[in-house]
Amino acid sequence: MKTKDLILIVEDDPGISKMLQFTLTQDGYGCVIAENLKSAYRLFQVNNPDIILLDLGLPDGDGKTLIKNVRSQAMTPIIVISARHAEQEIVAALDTGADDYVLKPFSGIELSARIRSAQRRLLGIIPSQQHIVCGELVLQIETLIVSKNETILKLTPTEFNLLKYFMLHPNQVVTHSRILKEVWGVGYQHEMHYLRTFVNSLRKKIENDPSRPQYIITQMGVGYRFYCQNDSISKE
Amino acid sequence: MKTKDLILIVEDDPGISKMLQFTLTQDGYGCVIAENLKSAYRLFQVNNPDIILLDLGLPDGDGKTLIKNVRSQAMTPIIVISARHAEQEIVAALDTGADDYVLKPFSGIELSARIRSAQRRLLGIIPSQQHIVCGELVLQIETLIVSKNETILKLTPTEFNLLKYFMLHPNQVVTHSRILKEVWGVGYQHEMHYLRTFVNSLRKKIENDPSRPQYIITQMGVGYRFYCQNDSISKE
DNA sequence: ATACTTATCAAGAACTTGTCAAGATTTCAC
DNA sequence: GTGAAATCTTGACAAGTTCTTGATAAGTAT
Repeated sequence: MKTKDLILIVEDDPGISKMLQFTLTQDGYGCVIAENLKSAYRLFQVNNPDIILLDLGLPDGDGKTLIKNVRSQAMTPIIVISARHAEQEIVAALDTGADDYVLKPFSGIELSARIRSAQRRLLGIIPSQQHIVCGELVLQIETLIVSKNETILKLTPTEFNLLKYFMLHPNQVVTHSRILKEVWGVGYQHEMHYLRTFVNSLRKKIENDPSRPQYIITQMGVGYRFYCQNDSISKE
Repeated sequence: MKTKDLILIVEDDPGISKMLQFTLTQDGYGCVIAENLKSAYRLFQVNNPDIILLDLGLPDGDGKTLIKNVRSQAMTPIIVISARHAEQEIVAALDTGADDYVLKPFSGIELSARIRSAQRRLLGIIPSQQHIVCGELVLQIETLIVSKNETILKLTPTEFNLLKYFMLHPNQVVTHSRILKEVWGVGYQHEMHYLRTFVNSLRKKIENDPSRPQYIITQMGVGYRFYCQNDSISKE
């Protein structure tokens, strides 16, 4: 069995919490249910859930207290589910540290999507993709293979690392010293000549016209900018 | 004027986008506005905004395309603002990679709170880009990029420093010697000629009609004044 | 009109970046 | 281990930008 992500449901109405539990179990999550603040906080500490669903109106106090307590020690996504439609309630909950605010009655399907979104953010922070695509260029991180329009390019290790760094920072200006530090290592910040030489040889391999580069663009006095347009707008 | 976080507003209804711009400027953000997908993607690439507000119904296609394109290279928070209440629309947008989905008509105050929530999540994970915004001009401090509308301007280092100084001191008269001291360094206070030459070349690049400048305005006998429309709010 | 300030243009100097190739070092196969 | 091949390092020079400077035109105030 796969390990499931755990969701802490904080809700005093058994009807709703049972319904939530049913839906979320269907979606493949594990659930723990708290019916009041005290038990919610204890379950949070004990179980370290991946996501918290929180109803604000609880018998022993305002749910915002829980938000505050959780935020003081973790970034666990908190999705508030509430019947309180008042604007200042929503704002207060969000500003206390909630990630999202869903109004009752809510759609189970939408809630699932919002849970997925919260999860994705948590994971997506370090996007560990297998390959990076920039225009005609495809770089496979694992296999160290770079291809341009179906043809495999023959890059040396340093060239590959440099290109990888560029492709991981598309459309941003990166300074000479930054590139040198990231690709060659600390202590190489001033070896500009390395960078020039390797940019030169990279251009020869990836650019259509190396004398008029369209990928590696030099930013005079600063560094380089890797231009990348993944344009699917024109199509579909 | 301080540097601001930049918000890209993608919205084809000028009434709504103007309203958003007003609210967000009040809140201390810089804004750029796109009225269609194509321009939105370009502005995203050029300006590296900190947050994207996206209306799904655009003249040249579905906003989800933009979500896809943005997500292929960055984790920039995307808040969808839409009149489409249908559940499957919301789910689709969230699953494509949107961070939040706000229904029209929306409350400005709630939107601000949702923006703050999105920003808070990013804190410490992705260092926020610092921008200075003046009318159509957006200057990115760390990447040394200046853009006007959708195009990146090609400025030399000295031109950039001069423009940065101007944009950091908008709507105030700065004397020749002051600019020279700040931009070129102590000892250059009397090199008026430098200043004239560089103001000249800057005007050629940033002004719509360099012979009738609207940004860099000469203050006879004193110095220059950099005119900036949307600076009425934030003071240092 | 005159004196003064500001704008424009262009050419050479100074600096930054690009190119190429030879020597040094590492890697890999045998 | 040894030698061949590939890769990295280094230097010299070319090409390209940007800065500095001077000359001249345009604009303003008295």
